[in-house]
Amino acid sequence: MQTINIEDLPTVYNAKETEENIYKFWEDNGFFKADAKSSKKPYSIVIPPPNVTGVLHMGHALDETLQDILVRYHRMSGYETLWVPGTDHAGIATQNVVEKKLREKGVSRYDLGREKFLEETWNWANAHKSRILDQCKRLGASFDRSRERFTFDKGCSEAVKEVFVRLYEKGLIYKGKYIVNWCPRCRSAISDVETEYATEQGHLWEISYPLKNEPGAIIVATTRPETIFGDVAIAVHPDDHKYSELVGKTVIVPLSGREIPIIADEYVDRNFGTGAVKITPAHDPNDYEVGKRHNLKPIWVIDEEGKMIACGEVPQKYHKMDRYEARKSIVGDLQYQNFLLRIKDHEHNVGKCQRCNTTIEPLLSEQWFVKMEPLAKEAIAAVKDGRIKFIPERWEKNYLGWMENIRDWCISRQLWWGHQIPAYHNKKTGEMIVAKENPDPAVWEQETDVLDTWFSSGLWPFSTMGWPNTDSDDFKKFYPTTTLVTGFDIIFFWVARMITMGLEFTGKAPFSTVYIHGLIRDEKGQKMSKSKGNTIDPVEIIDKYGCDALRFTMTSLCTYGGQDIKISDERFEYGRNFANKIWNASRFVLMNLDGVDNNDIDYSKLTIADKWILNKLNNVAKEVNDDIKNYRIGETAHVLYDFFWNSYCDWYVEIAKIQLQDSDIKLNTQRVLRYVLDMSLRLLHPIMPHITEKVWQLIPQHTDIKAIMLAPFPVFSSDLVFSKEAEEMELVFETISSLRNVRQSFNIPMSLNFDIEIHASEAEKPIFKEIESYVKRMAKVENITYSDGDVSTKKSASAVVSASKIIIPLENLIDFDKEIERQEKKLTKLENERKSLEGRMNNAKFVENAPQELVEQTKSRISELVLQESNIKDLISSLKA
RNA sequence: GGGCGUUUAGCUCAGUUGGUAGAGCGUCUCCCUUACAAGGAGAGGGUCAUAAGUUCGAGUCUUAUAACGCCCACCA
Repeated sequence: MQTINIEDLPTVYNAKETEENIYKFWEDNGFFKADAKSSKKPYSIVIPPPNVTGVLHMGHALDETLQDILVRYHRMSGYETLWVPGTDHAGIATQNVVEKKLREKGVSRYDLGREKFLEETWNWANAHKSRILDQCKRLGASFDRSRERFTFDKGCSEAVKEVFVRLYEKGLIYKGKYIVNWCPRCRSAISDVETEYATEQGHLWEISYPLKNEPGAIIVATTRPETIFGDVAIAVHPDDHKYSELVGKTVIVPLSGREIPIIADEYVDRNFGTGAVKITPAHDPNDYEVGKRHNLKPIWVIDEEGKMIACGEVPQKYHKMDRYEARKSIVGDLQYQNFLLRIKDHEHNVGKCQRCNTTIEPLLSEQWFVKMEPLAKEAIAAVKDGRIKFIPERWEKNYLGWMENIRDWCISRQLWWGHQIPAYHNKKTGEMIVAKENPDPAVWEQETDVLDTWFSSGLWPFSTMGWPNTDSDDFKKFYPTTTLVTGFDIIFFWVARMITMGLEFTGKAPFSTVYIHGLIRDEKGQKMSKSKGNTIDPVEIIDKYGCDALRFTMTSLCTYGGQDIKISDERFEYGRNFANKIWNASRFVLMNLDGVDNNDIDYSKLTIADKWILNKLNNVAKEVNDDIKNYRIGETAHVLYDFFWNSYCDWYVEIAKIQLQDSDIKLNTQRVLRYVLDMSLRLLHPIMPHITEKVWQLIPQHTDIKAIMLAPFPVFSSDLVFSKEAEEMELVFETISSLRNVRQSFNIPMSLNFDIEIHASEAEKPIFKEIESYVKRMAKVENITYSDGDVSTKKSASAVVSASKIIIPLENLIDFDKEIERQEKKLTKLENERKSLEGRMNNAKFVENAPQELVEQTKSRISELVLQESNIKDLISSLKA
């Protein structure tokens, strides 16, 4: 990179300009490309593929940021790191979007026909495929675009066919007639997990079914009167005495005149409604089971569009009527003919299509299923024996609960956009075969249904690695992947399926850790959605605050427990301000480096402050490594923020300003400044990649490393432990803070430098001497004198610091009453602390049971307090004298 | 009906082997001190939802209760 005049760097960090250039620099140099032939240990992540039609939202921003942090961390830590990007063809979602576009032109998919429609959808998908991944670039995502995949691309399609055929041959895929969740709007079956339940205010209609050939009737309660023409029986509980006489008799279905039996079945709850249920096997899953038990033939009365079927069982006037219209009409007719006895308000759960929120119609139809139970066994074992670990752990329970009660997975969809099921029907005989390819298109035609989009997503960790070719370099090097990062909302949809499929087809868990983060919500805690209008566009946030600001803020809000994250626009000021702080601290260092291009610190010349900051940095490096390894990413952000701002900027940089004046230690101070900045940038790089790279490139470098993103990540070093000095520096902080407090308390202007007199304890005296220059400059002290004699505080303010006393003679500026009050307040505080500690020490059980270390610590703290208290008392009595 | 999560400073939230509470924002005071006003310095602010229990010691562990939220479950 070209040399820049430091003085020309703006005082406000320009995120936008920096980020574009830096990302281009990385990409142009191919730094994101993984090498499958490398001898380094692998670390791999596959992206949860965003919907191809999707636009980047905050959820992606968080998900991608966390992945990028892990990827960048491991890359810097010496792993051969691969992050596979890609998109999902998102069957229903994409088809919906394209259909909507067509509808605006007044065209339906049926007008176009399957082939044309697919062409149209492919065009749409291709046009939008790169959009969302391009947006991920704005997030700084360091994924390997040369390995970009699509769940509907050739390789994934091959994997899908292979898996389907093998499962079929193993008897784990079957086709049959079952009640499924049917979306009348999508005109397709959907799976159980794609059905969401919502509580709705409905009615319970009590309908009278007259007995055949005798007076009397049985009263049935139903929430769905429109299915009345599909009734095949009335069921009561076998032990229900109220109805025992009626079992076996025949009743007449109102409005239709059809005769149906009264049967007894334990499914019926005697206490609900009237205790008698109408049985409609074609349109209710429970009724279907009852019907099967009693050999009752289902009658279809609602079609796949949710309209009444024009069949013989349904009276003509209702034919093709929408289900809700039919409900109204039928209720009216029942009432008119005196069959309707009562209407009660009734709250119940109604299934909704996850994609379009249309009320689900349970419908008996022929579909393809995956038999899950045999697959679930290993998927349960893999989590139980620790081959796969969930973070946070509690999601394991959630996953296991679902797996242990697994139900077969309806995988066929009556859509056009998706992997067409590799089954072929003989045009003449109707015979069906399952095969990867059509043996003879003249004879066989392919099944029209396509597969659930999650079927192909479930293969993602290995289909992206070249499977079924298990000899491919990527598969050998990078499968199984290391970590999966995603939200809890798709554990069942996606994570569970990847685990079952991965284990079944590769014999290995597809990843060893599932890192589950919270969901992004708006400031009120509501889910963000377009319809609510409460979304925040990450691209807008990036434009306004910068990508690193977005990443840092979001990261800092991640908790170990994976709580949901509430955000609002203003919260990103936090990250922006921090980025600006980094920028300006870096400017200061750069301005004072005089071209020093290395970190060759002379250990013999280190000052107490140098040792303190190096010691602290070392501890931070240790903690950051531990935190990232343990997925405590929010903690990482906090630790680094605190270190960089509160230790490096607020104290060390200020002290360095003093040390830079001293020609003896100037060079060494420059090296320490440079070293700590360099390492801080590396530690921050996974979270804030752009600014750290930018600044790192500006630092004079004597190294072969081309970028900070390729520089070794700092680790703990035993050479940099300086516990004694770290402890001693506390005296600096305490002294300066106390003096500043005095200054503030008595409104002493900053322009006035005052003198101080230190009554130092024997042990602390040399330390005070060593830190004199710091105190002078940072607390604005003119002269420091030492005194061993009696304290005379008359007309002075004072401070008790550690075991020593500091006198500030400022007779004209001090309000003595106020000073006494100030000291007494502090005294009370110390006394309270001491009393509470003494209470503990007086408790024999404490001394007996508490760790020895703590007891010792308590003891020494008490004597410290005793000394400080006596020092303060001296000061007070002297003031009062 | 089960399961899970949350309840800590005015606001938003941290706080994992139990050792006596922290941050950011906001508030008050002072300061444009030659990296930074997106800044610096100082201050104030909490019986950690409630109750009981275990313990020398509980925000942290146990049990119960309340409120809010989420997930799962076939009650017509």
